[in-house]
Amino acid sequence: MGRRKRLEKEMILEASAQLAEERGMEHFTLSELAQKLGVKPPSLYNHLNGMDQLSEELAYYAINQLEAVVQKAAVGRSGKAALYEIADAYRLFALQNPQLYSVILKLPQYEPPVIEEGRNMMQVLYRVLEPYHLNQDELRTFARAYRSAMHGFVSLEQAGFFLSEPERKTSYERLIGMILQFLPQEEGAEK
Amino acid sequence: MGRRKRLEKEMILEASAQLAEERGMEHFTLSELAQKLGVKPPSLYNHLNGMDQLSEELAYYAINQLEAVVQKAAVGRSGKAALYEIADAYRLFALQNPQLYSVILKLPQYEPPVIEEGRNMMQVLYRVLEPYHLNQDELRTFARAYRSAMHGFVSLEQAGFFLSEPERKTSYERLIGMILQFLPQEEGAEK
DNA sequence: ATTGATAAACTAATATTATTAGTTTATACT
DNA sequence: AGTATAAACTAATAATATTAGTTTATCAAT
Repeated sequence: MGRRKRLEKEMILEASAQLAEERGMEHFTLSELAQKLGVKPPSLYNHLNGMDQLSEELAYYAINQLEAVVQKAAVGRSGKAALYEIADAYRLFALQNPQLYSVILKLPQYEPPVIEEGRNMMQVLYRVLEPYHLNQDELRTFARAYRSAMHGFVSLEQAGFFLSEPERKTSYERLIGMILQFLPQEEGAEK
Repeated sequence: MGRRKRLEKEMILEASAQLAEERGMEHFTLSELAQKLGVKPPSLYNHLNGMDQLSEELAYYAINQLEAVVQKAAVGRSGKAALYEIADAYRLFALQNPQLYSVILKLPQYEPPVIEEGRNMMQVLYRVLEPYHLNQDELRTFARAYRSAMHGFVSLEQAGFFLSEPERKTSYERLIGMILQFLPQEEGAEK
C-alpha cells in the first residue's frame, strides 16, 4: 500500500506529459488520457480529483524534470562554465518538451508544496553563484536577469518567433554571454 | 455594409478581451461571451467561425494593442531613452493585460496575415536602432536579446515568480540596462 | 408606404467532455 | 477459503461547442 499507488501516479503523469506533447495542452482531454492508459475516463477519478488537480500535479512533475536537468548540467562545473551549461540544458529541455515547459508558468498559482519545488530549482543557481560573493540585492538582480533571459529567449524561440534557424543557438549564447558579463571575475580564475 | 460588420467584430473582440481578463483564458467560454453581448451562443456564429478563429483574431487584436503601446512609447524619443521607454510600456501592458499578453505567444501558429502584424511590432524597434548602424547580424542578435529580456522578465513576473514587490521594477530596469550596455555609443550623444 | 431580399437573431438538436453515483470485480490479507 | 478494499466498470448529468433550420428585423428599391 502506498508504493503501488505511487507507481500509478507516475504512470498517469508520464502518460499525461506524453499526451500533452502530442496534442498540445489546449486539446488535452481526460478521455484521451484514459484511452492511452487503457481505461475508461471515470476510472481516473480513483487516482486524482479531476482536471484541476491533474494540471497541478503536471506542473509539479514538469518543474521536477527541469530541476533535474538543470542540476545535472551543473555537476562538475563551476562559475560561468556552469552557467553556460545550465542555460544550454534549460533551452534543450524547453525545446524538447514545449508543452511541459509551458505548464511551469502556472506554478505560482498553486499551493505551497508545489511552489516550494519551484524554488528548489533556483537553489541550484544560488549554489553556483556562491563563489561570487554577491550581496542579497546583487544576487536577486542577477538571478532574475539570468532566468528572464533564459525563459524569454527559449519561450519566444519555441513559440516560433525566431525564424532564421542556424543562428538561433548563437543568438541564445550571446544573450547569455551578455548577462554573464555582469558577474565579477571568478575567484581564483586565471585572468 | 462592411463598416457595420467591422463594428460588430470590434465589439466581439473587446468583449472577448474583457472576458479573458476576468475569467482567464482557461475558462473562457462562448456561452459567457454570448451572455456578455446579450445574445445566445449560436448567434456568435454569424460573425465568426468558432472558437479557433476567435482565438486567432484575439491574438491579432492583442498584438495590435501591444504594437500601438510600443509605438506610442517611442514617439519623440530616440536611442537608449526610447528603448527604456518602450521596455517600460511593454511591461505595463503585460501587467495590465496578462491574458491578452499571453495570447500573443500563439501568434506564429497562425496564418500569414496575422503573422505579418507580429512582425510590425519589431519594425518600431528596428527604426529606433537605425542610428546605431548595426549590421544584419548585430541587429538580429540585439533585437532578440532585448525582446527576450522584456518578454522573459515580464512573463515570469506576471506569473508570480518574483515575490519581493518593491524591487521588481528596479530588477527589470537593471536587466534592460544590461542589454542596452551592448549598444555602441549613440551618434551625436554627448558622452 | 410596401415589398422583398438579406443578415442576424432565435430554437432545437447533436456530439464531446468532465464529473458523480452506484455497482461489479479483482486482489490481498487473515 | 472468505472477506475487506480498492479500482475498474456502467449509467447518468450538466456544460460546452457547433450545426441545421426557422423566424424576425432591417433596409433598399419601387
